[in-house]
Amino acid sequence: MTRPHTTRRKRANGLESRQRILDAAVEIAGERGYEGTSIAAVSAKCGLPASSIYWHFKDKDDLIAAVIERSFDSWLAAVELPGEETGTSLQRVTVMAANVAKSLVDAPDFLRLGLMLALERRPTEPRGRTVFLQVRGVARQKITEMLQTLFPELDEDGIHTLTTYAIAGADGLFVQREITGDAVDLRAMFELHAQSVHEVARRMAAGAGR
Amino acid sequence: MTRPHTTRRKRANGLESRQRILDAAVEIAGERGYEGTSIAAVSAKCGLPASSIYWHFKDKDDLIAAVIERSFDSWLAAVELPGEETGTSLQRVTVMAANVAKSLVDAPDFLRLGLMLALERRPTEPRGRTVFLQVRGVARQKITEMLQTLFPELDEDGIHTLTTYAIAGADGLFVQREITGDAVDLRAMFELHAQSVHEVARRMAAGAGR
DNA sequence: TTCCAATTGGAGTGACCGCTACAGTAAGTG
DNA sequence: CACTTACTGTAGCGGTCACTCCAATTGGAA
Repeated sequence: MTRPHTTRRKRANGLESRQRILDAAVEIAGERGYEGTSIAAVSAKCGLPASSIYWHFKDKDDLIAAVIERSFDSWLAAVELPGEETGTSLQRVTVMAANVAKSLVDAPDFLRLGLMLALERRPTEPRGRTVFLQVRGVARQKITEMLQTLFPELDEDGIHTLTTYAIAGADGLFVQREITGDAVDLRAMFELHAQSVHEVARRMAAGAGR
Repeated sequence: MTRPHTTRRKRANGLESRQRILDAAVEIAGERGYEGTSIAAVSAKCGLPASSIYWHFKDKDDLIAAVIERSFDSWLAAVELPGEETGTSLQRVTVMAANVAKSLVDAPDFLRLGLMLALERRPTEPRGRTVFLQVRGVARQKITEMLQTLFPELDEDGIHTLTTYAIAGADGLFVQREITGDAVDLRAMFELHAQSVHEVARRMAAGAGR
């Protein structure tokens, strides 16, 4: 009794259904935003009835928040942040930019949906927006730490400004690509941006040092 | 007998009501996006019944498109594009960036709503999105022309890349400010971006010349 | 004064919304 | 075997959606 490996095989379909619901939801929400994502549409796309969706998720807000969380995880996995490799600071910034560019091409849903939620300002903020801002804060923190190790001569304010500028460029280039499609070579533009960020850091350091 | 000044005073309220409807709509649409903008909410905010809205506008799509058009006009007016003043290319880029930053602080509705529409990808594209992409194209053309006069040594591809990068930075910085509020000093960041764009142009020219 | 066109007000329309109630089914557990 | 747990399927609830119909109202023209 009480088998050592109480695997508790959850009646096969449970987890798979949850994934199917999230797959459908991320697709629809990434196309149509929060209000545009109807439970009926998600239900039709994943083939499960509305009651199943509400068994797996408390309400629509909960569903969207789960979508954000999962797509952030898969995006983070796609970034493949580089290890402690050596090289010039420019090289390391460029490598990181290339990774981010690749991840945004491979998994654009996270940022597209996230930006749509972030731009909205409804009176009662949906949980999905809060979750997005949180995970975005996590990503920002990682960038800040990297820039601190790369440019130790900069003070806190400088690092803050540099981080903001780096993220803004990434967001903006992503938006450009979402609007104009493949006409934008995201990797080339991100390489350009990496050079810019590096140059800004150099200028800042020179200005502060004099 | 056919008064010389046949001003045809359109029964007073006509045009004013139209403006009131647009005022209400731009506010709600800027907060909640396309799907989130309900006619009932617009009606409540402007104090006119739904039937009046439908007398002035064909349907919801038409209303949103009109909102985009009008807010683009007021944004363009806020940009106050500088004349043929002289100065170094860096100075002129910086002045332009400052103007755009100011206009985005003063009239953020245009870009906020526009970006929300642009990021959405519903099967049948709303006219508002098309209108936004059109007027955005107009703005892009102006930037291209300015950069061409400032950096005549760059070829078409270089100008294209430079324009894309300049716009991306502006979009990204705007998004940052919308997300984090006044914590972002938009004017300072735009000045930084102007320097970056100028530096990129210099690097491009040097690279092409060798 | 009569008439017309420009608006407004209000009352609805059917379709869709998020969400729920509840019975049914199938697998593991005693 | 009965019993519990983990879902699925159907039907439908009240509310809101975009949108329409049509009877007022109101100012200007004839």
